[in-house]
Amino acid sequence: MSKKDDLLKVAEVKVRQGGYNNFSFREIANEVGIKSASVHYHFPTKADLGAELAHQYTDAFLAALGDVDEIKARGENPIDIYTQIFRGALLTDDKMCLCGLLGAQNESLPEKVQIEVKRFFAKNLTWLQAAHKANGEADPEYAAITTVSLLEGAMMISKALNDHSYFKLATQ
Amino acid sequence: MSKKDDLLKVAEVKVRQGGYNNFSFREIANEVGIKSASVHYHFPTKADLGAELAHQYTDAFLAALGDVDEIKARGENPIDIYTQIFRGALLTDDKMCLCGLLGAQNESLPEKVQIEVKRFFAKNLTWLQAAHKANGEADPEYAAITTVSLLEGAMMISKALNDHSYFKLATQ
DNA sequence: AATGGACTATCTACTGTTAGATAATTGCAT
DNA sequence: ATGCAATTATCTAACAGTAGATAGTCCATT
Repeated sequence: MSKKDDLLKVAEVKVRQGGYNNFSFREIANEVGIKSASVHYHFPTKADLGAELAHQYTDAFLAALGDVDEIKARGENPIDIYTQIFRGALLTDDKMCLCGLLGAQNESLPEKVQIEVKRFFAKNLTWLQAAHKANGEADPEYAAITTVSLLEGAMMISKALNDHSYFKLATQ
Repeated sequence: MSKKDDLLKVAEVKVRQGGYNNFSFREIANEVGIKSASVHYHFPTKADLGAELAHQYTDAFLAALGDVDEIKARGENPIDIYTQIFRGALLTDDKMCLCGLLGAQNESLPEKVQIEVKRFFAKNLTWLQAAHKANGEADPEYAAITTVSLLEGAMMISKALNDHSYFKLATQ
């Protein structure tokens, strides 16, 4: 794995712990074994790094979700799949959703990063609307926003109270 | 109003925009017209300021909620009241819930602040459980966590997409 | 006289960023 | 195959700005 990928990996952990200001070029450079100035070779500015981080996170998330039609074709409920991906993100890593945290602090972020965070939620809502429509929901738009809101909110509160059982209870 | 209250007020705005790292003693001192060193007179450390901010926010929030029994006594639904308080926080100030944002970045916060954020959500869940119980809900614990999760999540996503209509749709 | 609330001045540590240099590698034209 | 040029990935050194925090001083009110 390249240094660039290493940098994104260690930055992701820090952002998911404490947001955009929770990592510095020096810190992540130390952790991957290069100098902070060299980080600028891969990412001209911190905003560029943040934007690329959110973009790749979104792509990986969507890839993990898969295709609504395929899920339906094999007789599964896409909303269950969606919930399981969220559950895995919290229980496996014990970390917030990257774009959830960034979304909450949206107002203070560089525009480049804001755009990528918007992309995450826009794509999530589109996927969820298709899923609820495929499930025959009467109001797919309403169902989509409540699904993602409940999951992001339950994640936030489980982190705040440092107890995953709240997430489990909310998604039982 | 005292300088101390002024400091808390301007700090609150900044934290609700971008989290705990989104304000500095220098900034808030400038905004209230004193020097950054003088802020340490009122709050020995930044953690003390953050903790007091979250504590007062929680107290004000609970005061705004009022008493479940009184709400029921005048024939209103306490869950509707709760939802309206959240809606007001977002639509009036165009800002996240202070403890929601702090909760999401919990892992990176000083312990003093973490304790106050936990207090906020513990008190919210207690209030909501009483409210759902008073409403005759079959599973008040489940109803309480889903209520606050949905509202915090919808707030987060409305901020991320910079569009309050998502909050309105989720709470319609 | 004592206290509250501010001040000046300073400290150390860290922030993102830039400049300029270096070595290793790669691609192309001769 | 050799030689030139460009590219990649890193380095050292330094920059100006900001961070939270501390020590000591001043002055008005009590």
